[in-house]
Amino acid sequence: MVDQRRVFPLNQYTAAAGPVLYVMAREQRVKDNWALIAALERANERKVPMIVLFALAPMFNHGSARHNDWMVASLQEVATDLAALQIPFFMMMGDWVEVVTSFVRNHAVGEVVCDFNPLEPVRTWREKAAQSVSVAMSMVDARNIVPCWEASDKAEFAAYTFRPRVTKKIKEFLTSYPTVSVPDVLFTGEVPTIDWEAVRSFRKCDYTEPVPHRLVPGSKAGLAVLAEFIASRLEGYATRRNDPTEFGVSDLSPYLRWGNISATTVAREVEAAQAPRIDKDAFLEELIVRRELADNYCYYVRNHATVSGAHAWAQKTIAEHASDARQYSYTYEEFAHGKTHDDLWNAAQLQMVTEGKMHGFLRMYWAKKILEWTPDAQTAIDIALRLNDHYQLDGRDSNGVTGVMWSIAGVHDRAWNERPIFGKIRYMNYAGCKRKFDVALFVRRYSTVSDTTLF
DNA sequence: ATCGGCTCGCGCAA
DNA sequence: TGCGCGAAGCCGAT
Repeated sequence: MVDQRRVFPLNQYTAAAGPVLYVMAREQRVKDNWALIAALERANERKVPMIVLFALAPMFNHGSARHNDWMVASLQEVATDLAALQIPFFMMMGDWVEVVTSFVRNHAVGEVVCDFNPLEPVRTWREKAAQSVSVAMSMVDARNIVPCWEASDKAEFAAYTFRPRVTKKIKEFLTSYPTVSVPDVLFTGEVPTIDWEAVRSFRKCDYTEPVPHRLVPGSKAGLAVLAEFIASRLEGYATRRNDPTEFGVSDLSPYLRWGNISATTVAREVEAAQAPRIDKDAFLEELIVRRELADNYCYYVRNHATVSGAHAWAQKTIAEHASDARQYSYTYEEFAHGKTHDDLWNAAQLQMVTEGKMHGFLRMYWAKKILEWTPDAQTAIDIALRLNDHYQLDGRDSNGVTGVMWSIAGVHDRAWNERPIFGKIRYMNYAGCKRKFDVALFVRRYSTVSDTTLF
């Protein structure tokens, strides 16, 4: 049974007689998905069929070919897994609100369930659709272990104010998932065969750019990465994760980003594993507190990608240093191609371009240098997010937004001592990186990446 | 190698 | 009202 605190009503209508529709968006998985489970429970209760719809809108934000490929592969697996449960899967392309609204009308849907996403444009689409249909529509937080609106009812000041709230409720929500079985009442209408080539070519993106191959998309692959992480990298995670020259990270962020795997599943398996407490705690802190804090920020601060979303002290210090002289200034293209004067920065950028994933520690250094080498903080946020959202497989999600805002605008951070350009925003530099890891070794790994083969 | 100061404000103890 | 301490640091003193 789905905890009803996970379910958030989006309009005041009541459920009508027709089938229950789950509009899948952020959570691209069949296993361990509370939104899908909620829809199925309601269908079985009311003795009506259940339908899953994916409304594919034209490419938005700064998405790229690598995102398109990951998404299509994920959805093909979803189609297979739904077929095994005899649940119909509709794949429709066009304007999101129009597709959902007309689908509800054409199939005489009695109730709509969505999954939760705090980001634009999906958020506004969801709100518009809820007003356009005339049946009950709700969203289910199938992403966060503690539902976003249950963890806190406001934008949290920092991790230390958010942590106790999550800790207090984690036991109630870190529960096991029921096994999903074939619905009581089967859908008897017509379900069009999905033309996957048409799906793949619907979103316009540049396929001359490289598509990283190291990670395999989808739920099965994600669970395999999880098993491998627990078996070979969880022990020692606390000390190795911040060294970019080591392979000490989980590699799970793209799978969590696309909803291929559930954070609850990950947390339960890590908790059950045989590994030192210090390593489990370090991983769970990132998986739960910091990841869910990112959704908290994006959900409660609607202008989350602008300087106006930052703390008052941060806005003040950014304004005071707006006209500080910048020693270096680069364009988006110079950043994208890794053409700065800083070999570590360039190597981090090329890691992101070639592998679709920049090491977590370097993401902070990388973003802070963009603040240092652009005319103003808002330009830095725009460029950092555009690069993040184009090249990172886990881009276009709340973690990327919050990470960039932490680095450039002090979101969830404290004030530090005054210096040029940064003001009181925490500063990071090359010397600090050299103190922590072998910078030269990291730089050497990406020194052979050729510009002509990449762009 | 290690320590304290930098600097702001939340949240809790009192 | 006072006080401890924080999303992963830097820097200079010892």
